[in-house]
Amino acid sequence: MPRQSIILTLDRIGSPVGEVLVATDGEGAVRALDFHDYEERLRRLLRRHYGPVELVQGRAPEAVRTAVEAYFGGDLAAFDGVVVKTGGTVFQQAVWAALRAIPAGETRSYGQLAAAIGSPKAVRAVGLANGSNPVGVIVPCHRVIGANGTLTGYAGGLERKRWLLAHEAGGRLI
Amino acid sequence: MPRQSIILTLDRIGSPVGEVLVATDGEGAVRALDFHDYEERLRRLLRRHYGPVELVQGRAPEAVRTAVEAYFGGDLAAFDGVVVKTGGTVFQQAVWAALRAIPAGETRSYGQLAAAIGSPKAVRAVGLANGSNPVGVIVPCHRVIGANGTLTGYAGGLERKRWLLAHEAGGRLI
DNA sequence: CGATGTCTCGCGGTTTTCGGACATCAATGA
DNA sequence: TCATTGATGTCCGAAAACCGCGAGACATCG
Repeated sequence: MPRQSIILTLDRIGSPVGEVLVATDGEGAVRALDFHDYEERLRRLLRRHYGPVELVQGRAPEAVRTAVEAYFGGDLAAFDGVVVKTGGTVFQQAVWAALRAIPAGETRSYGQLAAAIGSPKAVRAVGLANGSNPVGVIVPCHRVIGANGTLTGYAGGLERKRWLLAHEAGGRLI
Repeated sequence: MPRQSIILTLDRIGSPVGEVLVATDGEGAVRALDFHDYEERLRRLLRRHYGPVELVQGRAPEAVRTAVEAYFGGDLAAFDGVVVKTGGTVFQQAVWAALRAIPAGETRSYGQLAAAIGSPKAVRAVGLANGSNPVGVIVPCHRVIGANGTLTGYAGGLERKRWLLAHEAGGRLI
């Protein structure tokens, strides 16, 4: 069911774990964020939620660029003011909202997250929703780990998940 | 994939074969036309092609209203200048375009139509596409009949198909 | 013989249905 | 200790069903 395609700006920002792709809309809200080697995935997720998407290379709003650089530089609260906007089902929206409520430096298990949104048994569903989060890092899906402490999975690669958690732990062991 | 719903204006115009429903968009193009007793079908087809649709009661552009009244009054060329806009697959678009090329007063068989769009064997598929034409009467799906001359089917009811063809034959037998 | 009718089968898009797969986890039973 | 199972939301691909047909094979009937 084709509707006219939505147009987003795609910017690239350097980071210690590789270049980061950021897609922002006309109002400066972040619609997607992923690592450079997963550009295909980023496009797919956008298409899934919005239909045909046109990504034009360009510069994200300074506020967004600054926040990304600050975060990777160590300012873990840098994303607090950044506006993200997503499509997705009601369930997914709930999961992603719950993710943003996890403070940097802490983690939750998939079960805890499921309980937090009122569906304590929808544990695997939370995993799925997590995995189809279009806005990586800012919506911190990397802060969700297995009940027994293993990292389980991460769309950007477990290496990066480990790095992000260590970065947020600020030297403390995780 | 929920996008914000498209908004169309729904008007009702009297005709000798019952009230006619016309959905037009903001630019005055006709997006759907059907008979009053098939409103459900009209909504379904719109939804299929555009996703969620909001129909607000209102007046269609005068040009459209005039054309509809003129056609039923006997001016068979009244629709020539009317702009229609449809969704649908490539195949459906091809079929619907071919339909508009059939002059009033003439008919084609499903096979002829299939041949006209270059898929001589897609005969039943043409029937299907015909049956899911959202813009009745203006896109004259009623001008397609069986190879042996029988009327076969019509979404608005065979009675109306018969009436329309007689109307267009202008007194000649059909 | 010809006109007519009924049946059967193949045709080709589109829509629907269905069955997995999954970034889990707690409880069960061997 | 370890494999199994059930609960849950979503996506995706494959397969099946659906038809506004049409041509050909036969039967029937004056």
